[in-house]
Amino acid sequence: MTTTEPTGSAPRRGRGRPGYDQAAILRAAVELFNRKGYDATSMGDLAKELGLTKPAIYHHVTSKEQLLSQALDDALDELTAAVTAATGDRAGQTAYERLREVVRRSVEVLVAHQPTVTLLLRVRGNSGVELAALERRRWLDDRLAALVADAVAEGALRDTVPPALVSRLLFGMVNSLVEWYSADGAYDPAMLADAITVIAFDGLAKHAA
Amino acid sequence: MTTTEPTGSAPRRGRGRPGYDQAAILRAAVELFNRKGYDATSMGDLAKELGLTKPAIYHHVTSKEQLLSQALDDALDELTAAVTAATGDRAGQTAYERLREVVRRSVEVLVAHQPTVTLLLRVRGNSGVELAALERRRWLDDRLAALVADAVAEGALRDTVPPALVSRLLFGMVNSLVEWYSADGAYDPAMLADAITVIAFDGLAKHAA
DNA sequence: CCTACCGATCGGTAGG
DNA sequence: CCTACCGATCGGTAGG
Repeated sequence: MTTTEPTGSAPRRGRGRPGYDQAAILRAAVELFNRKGYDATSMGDLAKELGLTKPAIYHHVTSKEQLLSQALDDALDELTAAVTAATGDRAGQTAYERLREVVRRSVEVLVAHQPTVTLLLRVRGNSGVELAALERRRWLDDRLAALVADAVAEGALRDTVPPALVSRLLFGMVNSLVEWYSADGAYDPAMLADAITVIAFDGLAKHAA
Repeated sequence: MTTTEPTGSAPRRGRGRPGYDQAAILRAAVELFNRKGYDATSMGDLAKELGLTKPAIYHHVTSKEQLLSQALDDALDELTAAVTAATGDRAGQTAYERLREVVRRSVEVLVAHQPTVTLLLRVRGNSGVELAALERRRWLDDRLAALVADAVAEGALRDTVPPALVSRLLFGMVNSLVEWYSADGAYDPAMLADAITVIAFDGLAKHAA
């Protein structure tokens, strides 16, 4: 960012060229990919959305798949940072504490990077780019499953449900955020993380104290 | 079904025509739609998968969208039956009991109709068929949210988390099943429903008794 | 005339 | 950043 251009996704009003940069085109592309699906979105759709012609898009971007790749990298980089930050061996922290922290950090990433994470969670493996993203996702899932298994072994979590199943259901709940969360909604990230950890770890039911 | 044909999706071996029926083609189509995405699946892909030519498909099916429509109807009919069966006014049942039952029934439907429910959960609203399916889904979500609100009002569920949020997270966890469940896996439906209700209602953490 | 298909190609549109 | 296009493939249908 060396220019004084506005960083918002909307073109400047009035005279002159809209002046999109690569980041603004990527944001618009991700929004369309999520709304219509990647395959159902044509580069013509993207051009119309931006008020450009199709060839004009290719002035900023080399391919449709490059847009997908950059979006998936954004999500994966953020999620990897969240997981490694929370799962690193930190003196005096139990696996249970680290698990609660990785849930909280994951929620924060889902909220802050909702568009790209949404796209990531819908990847089917239809291309090399998608298969590479799925591989990075699997690495994250394995880390999370290992952390849950540690927390069970530690005696912090109930052992009546298989750890692998717990991990899938817990992060299934976390990931479901992307289906309905919108930044302009009433929920703030800290409150969401609290709600999820309360439901998952303490349960919904009021128990006779 | 008035013939003695096998009802499996595989064509007969040996001489003669494969003899697919509409149901077998639908099953194969749904499997492909889930594996590659609806838009990324061509009728040529489906034909290849079945060992037929593309025109042969159209002998049994009027359009690609009809296949989608029938698959979504299957999922929606089953989910509607599960929700109405569990939410109907039944003497002596609390909202909390009905909520636990609708979770259990939903899990059973997800497991028994995993392919069509998976497809339903990925619909984006790209066509009239998809918009109609989203409307039926919204009706179901509203019923579930109302049931959660009733259970909170009843005093059975903790009121520190907004009911609308509880509903989304609870069924977000339930729905996440479709992402990884496979019928040949180690989990049986009753065990899955138990695991989900235990996690959601009683919590993962071992509390000091 | 039926069911169950095939080889070839239609009019349009995709990404580039 | 536009006009003018390409190789290919899309969903769907013709005659036999």
